Amino acid sequence: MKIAHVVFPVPVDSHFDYLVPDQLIGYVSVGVRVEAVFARKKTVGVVIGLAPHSEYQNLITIINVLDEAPLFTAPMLAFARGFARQNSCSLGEALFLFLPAYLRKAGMRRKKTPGAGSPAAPVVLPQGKAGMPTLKLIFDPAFNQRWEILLPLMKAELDAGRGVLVLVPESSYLEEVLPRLGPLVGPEGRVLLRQDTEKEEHARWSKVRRGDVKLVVGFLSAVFAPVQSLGLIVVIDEENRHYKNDQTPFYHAREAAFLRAEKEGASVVCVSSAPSVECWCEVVAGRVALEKINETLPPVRFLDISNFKMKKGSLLSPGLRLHLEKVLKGGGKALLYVPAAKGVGYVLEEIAKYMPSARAAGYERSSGPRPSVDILVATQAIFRFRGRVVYDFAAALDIDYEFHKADHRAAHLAYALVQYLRQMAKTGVLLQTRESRSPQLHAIADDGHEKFYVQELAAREEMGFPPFGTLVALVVRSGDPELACAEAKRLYDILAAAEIPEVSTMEPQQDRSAILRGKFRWCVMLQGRDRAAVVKTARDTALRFRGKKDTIVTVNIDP
DNA sequence: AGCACGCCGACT
DNA sequence: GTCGGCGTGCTC
Repeated sequence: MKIAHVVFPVPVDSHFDYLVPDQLIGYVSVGVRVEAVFARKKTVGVVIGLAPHSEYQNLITIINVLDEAPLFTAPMLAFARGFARQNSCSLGEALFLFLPAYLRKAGMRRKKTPGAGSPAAPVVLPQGKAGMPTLKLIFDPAFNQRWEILLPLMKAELDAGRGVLVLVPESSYLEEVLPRLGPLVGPEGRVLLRQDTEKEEHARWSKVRRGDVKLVVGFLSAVFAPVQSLGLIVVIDEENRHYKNDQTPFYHAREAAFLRAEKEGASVVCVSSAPSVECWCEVVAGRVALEKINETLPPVRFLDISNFKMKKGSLLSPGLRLHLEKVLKGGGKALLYVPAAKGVGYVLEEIAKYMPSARAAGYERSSGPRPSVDILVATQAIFRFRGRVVYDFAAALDIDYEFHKADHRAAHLAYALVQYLRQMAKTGVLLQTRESRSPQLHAIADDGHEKFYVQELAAREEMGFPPFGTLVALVVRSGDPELACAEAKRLYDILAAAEIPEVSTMEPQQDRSAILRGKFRWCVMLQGRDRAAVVKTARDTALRFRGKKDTIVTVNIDP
């Protein structure tokens, strides 16, 4: 085979042909990295095929082979192909995404020792009986029984000689997850994949690829870890937004996990206390099996504040004060949840004014959950203590705010918030609202849970929102808030004028992260049932849009 | 993605 | 008459 098909980390769908020089024949095999001149530059590429002939003339020669053995197994190559299609990137981009940064450059070179042809990757045959791969969602409303189910599943795979991959959303989960895994394998038997220095990342990656460890823990990009004879991928708290990559390619680790499992014949177990609507949709469609743990959560009650005369912006109603006083009188502790945008400080001021004898404080990362205070006022960040810290009583001070966010997931976010609060409150959760008769609000507090998903799936299907359609955000960034807004409006006008039939355009709105690193962000959302059409419209528009001086437009798929 | 080629407007 | 804007197209 004189011709190698090579892909490079560029957004080009096709491969490029190179001549294999005689002295490299046998070393150039599918899945190795090679060095070759590509677009006038010495570039690292990956061989994806070999052929006797090429339809191109004037081929040039591969300069060097960088690996002794293929870096990708056949299932991983198949996974990369599917991933590229799923996330509209090229095969080359996908394969380079799978590699640690160290290997994306010429990095490690082939050892000088001439081997007999290309040594094959270590083949580890599973010793145990191969069970049928399954896709499962463990719905664990109260958070505390997931490990009783997970650990035996993981142990069975490890005992059978297969690898296990555990995905966690972010580092705060490690405190909880890593000790749980202790009994499964010794500290030598597992590895935490994370990026720090390129060398260390590469060292850990190599350890996994050699099969030295069978249990891998990591964040979203760990879904690409080269685990040998992969048997199971566990996705902890699959609803967590950190599983979504926030730059190109905008993949979702859960979706990537399902795809990889399909190619590798592995199982996937998602675990969640508030399953994403996307995952639930798979359950309803019968593609994912549901295992619900029946646990009773403390009750949710509504405190309708529409009849209280409250100062504008006040979050501490007389009704809530009564509840708090009762809890405090009984020696209990309370957790008050406030949206970050509303400000913890303001609530603390109100408490100081109306309940001067109460010991109240705000949650800060440095202080932890502060067991010595009676009333803890906190934002999202407190939920890292879910399952470990319990208060007597919890309240969401402005559930209406959560519910009415300009975000197609607002209802799920509110639902998840209530679930998390119930996990952290012994006697009950109170939701301060002006809409206590809203059936949507009642659905998120319902014990049956199905009610919420039935409503939400119907709503999303009707609107053509994910998982029934695609949303794309065109984000306009600028140092000047007025300019960002004006340019977003201009972008909207262009799209509205274009009148693309399969794609609808929503009015400009402030982006979820409205201010980031001194840049103001406005976005125009595109929505449509035909994913390809929406993505193409967004990409083309962003490419053609000429932003004023200091504005940048980026495309975020399924933000 | 880069990067060169290439064709129009502002300058010594 | 040249510098430089970024639209278009290619990379084996």
